[in-house]
Amino acid sequence: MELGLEHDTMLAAYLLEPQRRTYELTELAADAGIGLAEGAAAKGDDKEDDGQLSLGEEVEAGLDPAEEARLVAALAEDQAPRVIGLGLESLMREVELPLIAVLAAMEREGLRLDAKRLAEVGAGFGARIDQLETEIYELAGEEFTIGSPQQVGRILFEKLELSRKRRGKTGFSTDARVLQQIRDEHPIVEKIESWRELTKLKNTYLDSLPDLIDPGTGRVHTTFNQAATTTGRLSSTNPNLQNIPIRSDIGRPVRACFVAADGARLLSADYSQVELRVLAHVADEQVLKDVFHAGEDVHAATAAEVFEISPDEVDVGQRSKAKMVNFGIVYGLTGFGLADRLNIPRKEAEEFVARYLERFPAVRRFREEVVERAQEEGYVTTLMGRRRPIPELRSGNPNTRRLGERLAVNTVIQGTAADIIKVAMVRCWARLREEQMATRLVLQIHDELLFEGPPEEMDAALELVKHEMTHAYELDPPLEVDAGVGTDWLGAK
DNA sequence: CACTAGTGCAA
DNA sequence: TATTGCACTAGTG
Repeated sequence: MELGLEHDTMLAAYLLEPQRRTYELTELAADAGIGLAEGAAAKGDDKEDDGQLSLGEEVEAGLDPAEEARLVAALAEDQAPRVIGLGLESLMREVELPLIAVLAAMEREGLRLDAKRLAEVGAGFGARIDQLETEIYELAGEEFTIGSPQQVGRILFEKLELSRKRRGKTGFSTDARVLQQIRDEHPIVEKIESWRELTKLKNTYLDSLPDLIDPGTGRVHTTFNQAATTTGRLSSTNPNLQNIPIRSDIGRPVRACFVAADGARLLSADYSQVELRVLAHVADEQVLKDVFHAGEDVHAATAAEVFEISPDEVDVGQRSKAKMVNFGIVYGLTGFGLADRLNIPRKEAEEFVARYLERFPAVRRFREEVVERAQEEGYVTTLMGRRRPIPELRSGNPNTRRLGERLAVNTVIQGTAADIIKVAMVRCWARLREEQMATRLVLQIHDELLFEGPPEEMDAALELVKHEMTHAYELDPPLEVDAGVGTDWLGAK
């Protein structure tokens, strides 16, 4: 979190143009019609390391502080009326600006990593990886670089002549879905799958995270980027703590390495089905609302609707398909995409989608209305007024236009969920402070907040957090929050 | 060292 | 031909 005078200006620019990832000083100044571009360029002509200097780097490159202050003030003068004119003032003043202090505090707080446990898990993975390598070379009849998709493709598709599925720019794909499809054709495939999973986890997490432990605090301190995404979500870097494994049995031990300080506890609180609740709300879909009001399992209920059976007749396969459909709806699915993921004929998948839209007619209307509006206005907005321009809808390329349709629908849902949790963060943080509690917010993972604090505070903290998150925004159906406490991140969930 | 492609982790 | 990110490795220039 680079704090400083420039941060508000950067945020304003981000709200005005969420498409643009970096706000290079001269570009901003030029947009604002401020004639400082030559001055800045003249002073800051050191070789850029990434081709696009950030404001902070530009200052380091030689802009003097007084000049920077004048520039930022001039930019603010330009941006403030634009922010207000676009109806973004309350989002700016009540959400994004207050969030800055919260994010800074979270980064400063950091999170403890159990380096010993990390090393133990890593050693176990390393032994298994060595064993798999030997077996893979044996089955291949030669040694090759297993980490090279190109060489894996050569072995599988040329030497062993296994079925070729999708192709990419350079050759046939060897990704996880392809390997899963040809698993039964040769014993080497399963071993490559395992090798990939283990090396992924070892390289990305087990071997890298220890280097990022701050020797001063003994904890890892991520950087949250408040202006990185097109939808309003946060992002996390160096390390990215928003993609720590949890889904697979192999990955879960990695998450267990994130622990509370000695004698402390972690509290994890996550929104239950927040995006589908947002969808039910914004689409005003009564059937979906009823499901949430009744506290039913939304995927099972969707399966019952789509397959026209009673909820207690839904089997695990049907529920899993309905779950894919629900995810897909949020992403703007097509019959083709669903067929690809469910591995079923396109016709059948299209029937699924059609059946879903019949059963949830307001969802269909919502999708149509959002797209229509986006075509007319050129942008979409979230519940709190955040906007994203959708230039893709004006493209001459039909594929790009269809992409625009999906972006329009998804941005309203994903962006609204992002608005909501940002409000919850600001409120949780303020309440914990008001109550003079020792519990601290340490991470945000899109629909989850992770806190750390003394065990004796956990009951109160859990109630406080649940309340603030649930009431961050009044939806119909209401928001629901699941929460748990543990000594490590896995155990808290 | 910078860059792209492929891959895969999360929500 | 389902959304948003970040980061790793191999390969190339």
